[in-house]
Amino acid sequence: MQESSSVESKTKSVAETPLLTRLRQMIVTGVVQPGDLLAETALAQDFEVSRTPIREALKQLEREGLVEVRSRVGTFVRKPTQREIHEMFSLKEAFEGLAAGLLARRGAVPELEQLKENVARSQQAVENGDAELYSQLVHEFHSTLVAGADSRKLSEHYDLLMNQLAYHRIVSQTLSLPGRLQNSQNEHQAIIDAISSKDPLTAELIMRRHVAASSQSAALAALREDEEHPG
Amino acid sequence: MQESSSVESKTKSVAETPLLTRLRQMIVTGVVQPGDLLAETALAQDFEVSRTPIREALKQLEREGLVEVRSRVGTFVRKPTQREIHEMFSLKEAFEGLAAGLLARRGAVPELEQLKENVARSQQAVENGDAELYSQLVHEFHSTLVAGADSRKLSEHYDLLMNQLAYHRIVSQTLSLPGRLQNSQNEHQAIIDAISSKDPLTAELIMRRHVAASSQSAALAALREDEEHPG
DNA sequence: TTACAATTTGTTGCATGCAAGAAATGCTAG
DNA sequence: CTAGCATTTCTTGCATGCAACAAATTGTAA
Repeated sequence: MQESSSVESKTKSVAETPLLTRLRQMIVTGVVQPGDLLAETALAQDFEVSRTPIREALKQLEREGLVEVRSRVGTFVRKPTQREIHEMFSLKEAFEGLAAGLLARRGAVPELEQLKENVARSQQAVENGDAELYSQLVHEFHSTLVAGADSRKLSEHYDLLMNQLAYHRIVSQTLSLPGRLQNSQNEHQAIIDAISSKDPLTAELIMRRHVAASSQSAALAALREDEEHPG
Repeated sequence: MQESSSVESKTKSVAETPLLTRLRQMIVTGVVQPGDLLAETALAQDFEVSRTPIREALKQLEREGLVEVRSRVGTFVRKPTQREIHEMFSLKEAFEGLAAGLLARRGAVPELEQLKENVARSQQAVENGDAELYSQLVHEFHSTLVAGADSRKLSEHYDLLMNQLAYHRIVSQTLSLPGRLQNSQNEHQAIIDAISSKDPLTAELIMRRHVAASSQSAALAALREDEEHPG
């Protein structure tokens, strides 16, 4: 399994109550499944608060795309369509490409060091065959890169996207295809090189190719999962 | 002046109550100014509803980045910093670039026709020296292009961004620099050509350069405005 | 059995009262 | 006149009651 699931980031421009966090976690970790009803009164009892704060949290989750509020019927856990998943990966590519370019332009040294260390640790994980650790490190690589772009607005949009995408841990279960591991590892190194050379265009290009490649695997995994457990 | 200000789009995945729309309009049209207090009780009286729906709308606007809710103090109209404006234009570039690429890849004929007609009408506006109409048509050009990408998720993120950017009509007051009008017009034509040739890479590249160019003007305008009326 | 209508149940939407806290105001002492 | 403290005022945060509506259930007639 996996302990930290929703997108943890320092971007807390909008009030992030503990309640909201707990509810979001329940969704992205699969404690509640798509189609499940999230009734305000029931949740209010569970969390020992009144309906009001529950209600506000659910509205927020609706905006994040994780639930659907049907007026006077109920609030339900939402399952993204195959098409939406595809659209989100396109956005991921654009966001991370932008981030790589910005990072290269900035020439941010500390973040670069962090990325290098990440690749080193990832290499070890590959050699040890520790897929779980590797998956976590990959996530960290991408997070570090986006954070390094040093754009609050970009981070906000990225977090929003990744929370929707984190649904069912699609992202983390993806790299298992044979051969893809070392490929991904090499691509990470290439991205670092481009950023080091302060070459924004190349950095963006490689990043986007990299994201596109892993997205393809991820989308396939999501499709398979969908066929096994149709909503 | 200008009648329609906030980003009108068919993307209504999230409940868009009339109240929310009206409040948002008040902000982006400048009826209420940055720093102004939006007190729940006062608004409730104005709109003749209770505090609850007002409160929910304000929370939504906080998520959209238009207001800031300070707990137990008040809800205030927010003014984006110069830096945030810059960050948002970067995102705009990425979004519209992505859209141009997707549109070229799709080869969507009806949208293409719409864009061509837009350019024709814009050309007339330029010749007539009707800056107001031209500004509106430019906005329509970009909206049509993004909508034509046929990505719900992209539209959601784009709308979110543009609502924040619509603040003080930064976008519309921008193209007035001498010479920039015909330039912009030419760039629009070039974008259409690239899309027509189903050349996604070129389409994206030109689109991004175009957005970057107009963003520079817009950012300058925002800066000037900021110096004249500091928050 | 089936079709259909009445009723019951369950859910969100809204109104409102009260509590908690922040900030402004006034008051008092020096 | 000024500094500091008490008080008052204004705001949001939360709890809760009720209304509106959708959907499920039940009963009934054919």
